[in-house]
Amino acid sequence: MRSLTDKIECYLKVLIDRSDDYKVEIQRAELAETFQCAPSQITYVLGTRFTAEEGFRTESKRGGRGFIRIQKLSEKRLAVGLTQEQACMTIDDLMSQGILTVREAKLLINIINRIIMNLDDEISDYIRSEIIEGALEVLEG
Amino acid sequence: MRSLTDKIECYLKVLIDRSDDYKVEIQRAELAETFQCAPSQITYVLGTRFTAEEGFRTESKRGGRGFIRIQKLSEKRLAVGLTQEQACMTIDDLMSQGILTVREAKLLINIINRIIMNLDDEISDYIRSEIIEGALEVLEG
DNA sequence: ACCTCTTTGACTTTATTTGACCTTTATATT
DNA sequence: AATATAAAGGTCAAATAAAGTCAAAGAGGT
Repeated sequence: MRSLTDKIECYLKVLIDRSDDYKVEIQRAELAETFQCAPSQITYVLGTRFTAEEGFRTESKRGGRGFIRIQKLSEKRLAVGLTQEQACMTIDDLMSQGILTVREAKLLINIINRIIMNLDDEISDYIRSEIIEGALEVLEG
Repeated sequence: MRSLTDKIECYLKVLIDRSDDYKVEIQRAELAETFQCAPSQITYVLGTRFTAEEGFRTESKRGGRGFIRIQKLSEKRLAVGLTQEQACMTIDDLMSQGILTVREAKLLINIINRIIMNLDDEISDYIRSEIIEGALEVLEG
């Protein structure tokens, strides 16, 4: 395990996984004490590892009896995978932004439309997201 | 006389071969120290010897506790569809013939290398052939 | 001599960690 | 009831620690 941030992330995720309701509630100062770090470190971990994008929701309250509650949203919402329509829309966007040429966009859309035809949904959703990410990696890197 | 680049390449490939998961993780500055060279030399080695085209994938993280991870992708052969190697060779050919631009070729190769990783052989061989055919359909049509 | 591949280093970008200061809330005191 | 105090969590910027970029200089082969 690498950084302190990674350790705290891992610790919290274990707690969440062990809970029955996908939630965990902590006290910032106390957790900071456990890991011998600044309280703002905890805030940092939340801000980088438990974002909405990653499928988490956090609530907190200040003052006496304050707390931080982290909730993991259901897997459905963080499913990696794009439907055919989503994938095509993404490609269109990339083209509008000038990241993809028209020809490249056509090429990717054609690939995507071919792939949808012969596989079941789960796999083709996955493949589509890999195609988009694979393309972006080249184009933006 | 082999170059430093060759030595570093060899060193990393030995590490990967000895690993059980076809991966190795290094710290750029540390490896540079080991070989008494500039850190950017390591970046150069990765860029010339551990490319997607050669069947490797690299990930990295900057900042505190940063790292570089290199993974060798598997290349397995199957009767139906295209192996990773065959697919990459085909793309290279298309590029030589001026049918694909360099950028398009890179894009496709990256997609192919991504897809190989998480699926079983039969499916990924199939997908590869669909990608090539899908691309050709647009480019030649 | 020329061309290609290597090697370097100055500069850039990104990630983590900390601490000083700020805001909010509950509770105790007047 | 109004106010003061203590007990939380929040913000933000600086310090530090990596890796990435890119152009220029160097080396080897033809």
